[in-house]
Amino acid sequence: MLKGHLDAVLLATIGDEALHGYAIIEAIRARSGGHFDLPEGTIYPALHRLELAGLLASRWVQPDGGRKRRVYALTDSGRRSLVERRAGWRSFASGIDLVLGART
Amino acid sequence: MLKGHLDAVLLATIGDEALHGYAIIEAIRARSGGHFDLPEGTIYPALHRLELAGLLASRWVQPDGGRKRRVYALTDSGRRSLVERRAGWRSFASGIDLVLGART
DNA sequence: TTCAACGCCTAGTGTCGCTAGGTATAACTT
DNA sequence: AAGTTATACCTAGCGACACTAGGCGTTGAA
Repeated sequence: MLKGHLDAVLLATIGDEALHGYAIIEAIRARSGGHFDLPEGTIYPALHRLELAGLLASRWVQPDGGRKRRVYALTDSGRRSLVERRAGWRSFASGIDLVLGART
Repeated sequence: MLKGHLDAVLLATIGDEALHGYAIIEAIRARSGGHFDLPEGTIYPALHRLELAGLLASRWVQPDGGRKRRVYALTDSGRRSLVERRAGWRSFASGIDLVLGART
């Protein structure tokens, strides 16, 4: 469970790469050092929601081998949102750190 | 919103002090540097839940001046749970940090 | 040819904490 | 004396979030 930080994780993972859903799951697993292994039922609806909100744009791609993929990229709005959400996470995490006792 | 970390925050705030609900709200506000200002509707049900789970024990106290208060303290089980939840938070936060880009 | 991996999707559900309300006592103002 | 604010506790109901559990179809390997 990503506890309200799913959108930030998705936006940060896509970054400048333009990934498709399945690859996003793998990228999150890899980048998080195995901490997060999100089910498809989590990410697909989230991608749709972020696209509807104008933070992501998708297009269908037909690779040479393999089946069609829906590929997502950040919009300008998405990039701005990522900056905000990163700051929001830092603020949130520092608040929790203060209460739980700093990372000593 | 504490996004799934409310219990850890409550256990850590109570710590060794034995606080009552209203004081817990103020302590969280103070210790978090103003990040978190939790409504009563959040903490009272949570305290009841944690007591039911055996992590907290409460008793009613009549101070010299003022009205009766219900004071909560950690049980042994609560202390153990706090250790676990602190570790859980550190693990979670490091995972998010990795994905969002480390705190540089 | 059958099985796993790839790849997309959604309805329903459970968890969580907040909203919005209630009750009551004590202290401070006017 | 009366009204207001701060203290102090409580709960029903709701909305946000992401997970479960299912479905569909394609590609490559055993």
